[in-house]
Order: sequence, then C-alpha cells, then structure tokens
Amino acid sequence: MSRPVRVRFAPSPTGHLHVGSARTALFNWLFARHEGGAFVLRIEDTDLARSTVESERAVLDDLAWLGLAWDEGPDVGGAYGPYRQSERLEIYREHAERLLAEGKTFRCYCTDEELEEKRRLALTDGRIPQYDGACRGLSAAAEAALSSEGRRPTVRAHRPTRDVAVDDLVRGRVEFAREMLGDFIILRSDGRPTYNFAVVVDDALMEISHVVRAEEHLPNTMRQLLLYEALGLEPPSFAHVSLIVDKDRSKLSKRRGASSVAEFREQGFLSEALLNYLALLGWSHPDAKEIMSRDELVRAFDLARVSSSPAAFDEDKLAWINAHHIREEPIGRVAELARPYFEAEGVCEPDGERFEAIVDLVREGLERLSEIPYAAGFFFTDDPEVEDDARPWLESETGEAVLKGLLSTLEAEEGVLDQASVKRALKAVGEELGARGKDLYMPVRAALTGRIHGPSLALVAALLGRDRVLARLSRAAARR
RNA sequence: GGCGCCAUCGUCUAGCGGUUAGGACGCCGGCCUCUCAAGCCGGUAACACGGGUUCGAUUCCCGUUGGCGCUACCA
Repeated sequence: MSRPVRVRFAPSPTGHLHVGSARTALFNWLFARHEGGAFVLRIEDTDLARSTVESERAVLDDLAWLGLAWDEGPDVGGAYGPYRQSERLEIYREHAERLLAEGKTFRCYCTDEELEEKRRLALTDGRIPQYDGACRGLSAAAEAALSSEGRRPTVRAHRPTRDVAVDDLVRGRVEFAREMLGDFIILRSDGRPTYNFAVVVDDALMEISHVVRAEEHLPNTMRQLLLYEALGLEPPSFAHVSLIVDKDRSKLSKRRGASSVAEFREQGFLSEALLNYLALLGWSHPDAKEIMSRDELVRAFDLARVSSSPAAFDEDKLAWINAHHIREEPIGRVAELARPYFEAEGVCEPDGERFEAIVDLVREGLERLSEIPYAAGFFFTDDPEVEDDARPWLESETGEAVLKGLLSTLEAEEGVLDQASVKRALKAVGEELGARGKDLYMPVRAALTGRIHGPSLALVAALLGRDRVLARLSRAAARR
C-alpha cells in the first residue's frame, strides 16, 4: 500500500484561481513537500465550453505567485504527461474501449430528450430519477439499427452490485449504498470522457498516491472506486477537505468581497500572508502557532490535523496576518512589492534608499499594501493637504508659536537634520514656550504631514530632510 | 425527495471520557506614547437539542434540528 507520495492539483481553467481551490492546492503542496513527494499540476479542460487558455494562464500565474511550485505540469512537462486532459482524449478512449471489450461498460443510445422525459416521469411518480438500463444488453443488431438512425452512443459503466466504502483520511470510513447509483456515463456521445472517468484514468496513470480534494467530490468517490475496480487498478488514498464558506455560511461567492487569489494580490496581500491564512483555514499547528513562513508550514503540516468542518473566510484575520508579514518581511522585498501602488498613483521616485526608508517607516501601520500610497503620501508632495482634524493645531495660538519657534531654532542650526537634532530642537522650543506633549508635537505633525496620525515625528522629520521641514514649517506658520 | 458530510465563543480553532473548556481574530478597557499602529496586560463570548453508553460526557452511539454538498453527456 505504501508507494511514493505523488499528489496532484487538478483545476478547471474557467477563471481565476478561487481561494477555496488555492487552499486545496496548498494542502496538496504542503503534503507533498512535507513527505518529500511530487506535486503534479493537471489541467482538467474537458469542459470545452468553459475552459480557456487565458484561464489556464491565470491559474498557473496565481499558483506561481503563491509560491506553490509544481514538479510536473503542462508547462514543465514530466514523465506522466501530457498534463492537459484535452490532450489525453486518446488515452481515455483506449481505456473505455478496453472496458467495453471486457463487458464492463456498454453503449447507450438514449437521447437527451428520452432521458429527460424519463427523469421527469420518475420525479412526478416520486421515484428516484435514475437511468433505467434501457440499453443494457443490447444485441449487436439492435445497436446497428440504433446507430443507423444517426444516434451517437455514450458509454456507460454498470451500476454497483454492492455497497462501496472509502476510508477517507480526514473523514474516516464513508459508506455508499449501491442503490444510490445507476449506470453512469464515462464517455459522452462525442467521445470525450466525463469528469469521473478522466480523473480515474489520469490519477491511476500518473500514479497519484493521495487524492486531496474538496469535500464536494466525496460523492464522486463511489463512481471512481467502481472505475478503479473495473480497470483493475489500485485506488489512491483519499482525503476530502471541507469547503470554505462565506461569513453567512453559504458558498464563498464572487459577489460580496474578494474571492480570487488575484483580487487579494491586487489589494496588497503578500503571498505568504494569504498562504499562511489559508493554511489556518482547516488546519492548525500543534502548538497553536499562527504566523508561519512557507518553510514552517511545510515542516508542521499533517493531514491528520486537517479539520472536517467547513470554515468561514474571515478577511479581518487575513488582514491581521498580512500586517504581520508586511512588518516582518525584508524591507527590500516589501519596498519592491509596494512600488506598483505608488506607480499607479503617479507618485514620484518610488525607488532608491529614501524610498525604502519611507516604506520601512510607514509599513508599521499597514494591513494591505494598497494603503501605502496614502500612508506615505505626504513624503512625496511639496504641499501636503491639511486634513480637517489637523487644522485646529495649526490655527491655535500656541501652535503658531511652536511652529515659529521651531523654525527659527532649526534655521539657526547648521548641518544635517537627523532624529536627534529634531528632538533636541523640539525640546528647546518646548521649554522656551512652556509647551509639551500634544501642544508641542501636534502642530509640528500637522505642519509636516497635514495629519494628526503617523509614525514617530522625529523620524518623519529626519526622512523629510532639512529643506522640506523648513519649507513646511514656514508655510504653516504663515498660514494664519 | 434520496444519499452523504458537518455541528465548541460572532469568526478560525485546541480538546481525542474526568480541564476553572485553552489559544487566535474581532470587540471593549488599561499600560506605553507626540498621535496612529505595533507591543504588553486585562475583559467579553462557546460545547445546537433530546435520548442512550458510562461512576463520569464537549469528547463514544442513536435520533432531532440546522448548515452545506452531491443527485448532469459540469467539474
């Protein structure tokens, strides 16, 4: 039963990567890395109508952004390719052919309309709408006749003859009664495989050892187990991970709030933060550790600690985790990631040592990188806008005195303006005027930044530099 | 309707028969402080319900209720 660990993530390329899918991918990846196994990426694009190459690109990009590197896949190849189901049609056909020859499947010539009518009838009679086996055991002559009518057959696998059970790694033993399933289609009338058939053939041929996927696939497992048996192949282990739901317990929708990896990226969430948060949705560290790097996650991950109940996506907590990572990542990287937000705002010089220092100063208060142009805005303008709540500090009498006092003190002082010299000047002015605390600092803060909140004032002033500080002080002092 | 999965603070969770039911986010208060944030300290708040099993159930079993999923020639 023990074979090399090989897991796969098999998205349908029908849009951007959803956070739910991202978590499934993450669990697969963590499991593979933890076990030293292979992480395979397979594209399930048999649904021609919905699959697009742009979507495939988008999904690959999202995955790469998250840092979930795959060992085999459509773009990197591998020994078990091809990795796009649309390129494996011949493989499915061969296997279906074999099953047909072995009598394990049969051709069904029923049309959509006929099936639909039977379904409708069953429903009104209060019966379970299930395929009635009309084409089971058709003679060659009968098939020929149906075929000559121009009917294109599907291929169906026989209904189960007994109950089926799976020992799920996160759910334990789950049993499926034989009655719940009729003869099911494995090949459509146009020759394309259905999901359940393609998955089994692929997972088997790609020697997937563990199928870690969303809970919605649990009922499919019965069909798949049946197909493994029919094909004479050993099934993998299964682990069905619960769904991620909305605050109101419904399926996470695109409607309210962000739900795709791309959206979170645009809002300025670091990939390690999103990854970190997603890992905590349904899994927990044995020591309750919450802020973790990719490496720490890999080290600690264990399928046995994966929860079986659905989890609600909480953007507040994601933001909290993001704030941590923004503060703790190397400043060079954070500055790099922050740059596009400045560029989008058309702010000048998002580069260089000063830029990095500014990002370093303001990142303390950030939950999302997208907030950074505002947080650092006053550094990049000669005349920062004075916000309403800052105005009173500039208009008061003591405020004016402080500004003028500081201005002359600073003007009298030679050399560079650094943190220490600013503090020294502030102290001197305060003593002279008998002002301290807010009365001393707030007018200066308002004059330099236009706001009443922000990083430590001495640091702000030092970063602004002597010229800007003097200019802003004199302009503010003259305002009144 | 049938089948399945799930059920601890508002949310994410720990717990795997005996705990003052723990942690985290959020919220509230305090400390720190020029402000905000961070940090630190404290507070708020939960075992859905009913039966069993057991000396003892949050924990095991059954049922009820509720949520979700599947029930396609979608994945």
